[in-house]
Amino acid sequence: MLPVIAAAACCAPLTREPLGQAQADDLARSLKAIADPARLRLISIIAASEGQEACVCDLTEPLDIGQPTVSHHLRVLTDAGFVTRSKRGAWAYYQLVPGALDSVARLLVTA
Amino acid sequence: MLPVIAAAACCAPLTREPLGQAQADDLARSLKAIADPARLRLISIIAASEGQEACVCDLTEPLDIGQPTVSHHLRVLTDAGFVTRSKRGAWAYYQLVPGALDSVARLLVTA
DNA sequence: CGAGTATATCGACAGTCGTCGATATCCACT
DNA sequence: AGTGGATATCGACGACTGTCGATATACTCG
Repeated sequence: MLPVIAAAACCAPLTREPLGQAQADDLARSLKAIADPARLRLISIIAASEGQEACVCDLTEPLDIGQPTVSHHLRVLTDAGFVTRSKRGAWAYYQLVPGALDSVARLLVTA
Repeated sequence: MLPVIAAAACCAPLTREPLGQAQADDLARSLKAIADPARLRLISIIAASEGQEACVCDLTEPLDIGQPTVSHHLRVLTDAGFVTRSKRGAWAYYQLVPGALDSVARLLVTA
């Protein structure tokens, strides 16, 4: 999937001029990726962590959902380009992609 | 449904501190409302119109989807608090709620 | 190597969503 | 009143999504 930053870098705020079909599709895909309570909480926990990076082992418990589900949500966020995964030993760490959320926010703001 | 502005006015950017379940639910609901290509295009057309207001009759044709579907999307946007409806004569006009998109964008931005 | 732990993938299931055709409602005009 | 146009609602259908349990994979430590 096209990462957020590439998808968002292209165009002016959507309140400026009518969006084309392709641009609308791209932005919708990015928004869908974060339009879920569990994923928003994952993002916020990761963002508030040291170096904006968190171990999966610290993400499973506070959300009160199963481990496979957490893994699924992290995959959606990764595919959309909001976080990146890096495995160190037995543990997996997810880190926020700098500017990813901002590039989406920039498109929404009323110019 | 709780309108965007009320839902978003409450809290700090989600990259600052972990989101609670209720706040995550609210923000996710607002994001879901705009996480659709057709609705994004509707918003962008309305926003680019005179007075940030557009007649439904001008919204049906450019999107290449049926009239009931357009009506449905406008309802979702209205329920979520992004636009308001006003009927004048036989025509219905939808106007952007000032600051609605911005209040969502503010929550996403990396502080 | 073998046991244990961490994470991802798979398959299934219920619930939600986008779309449509048909129909209802409301308004303007004759 | 009656006709025609504009918009909303209804009911249905297929597609997608979030969740789970079971299982696979990969790594660590004895």
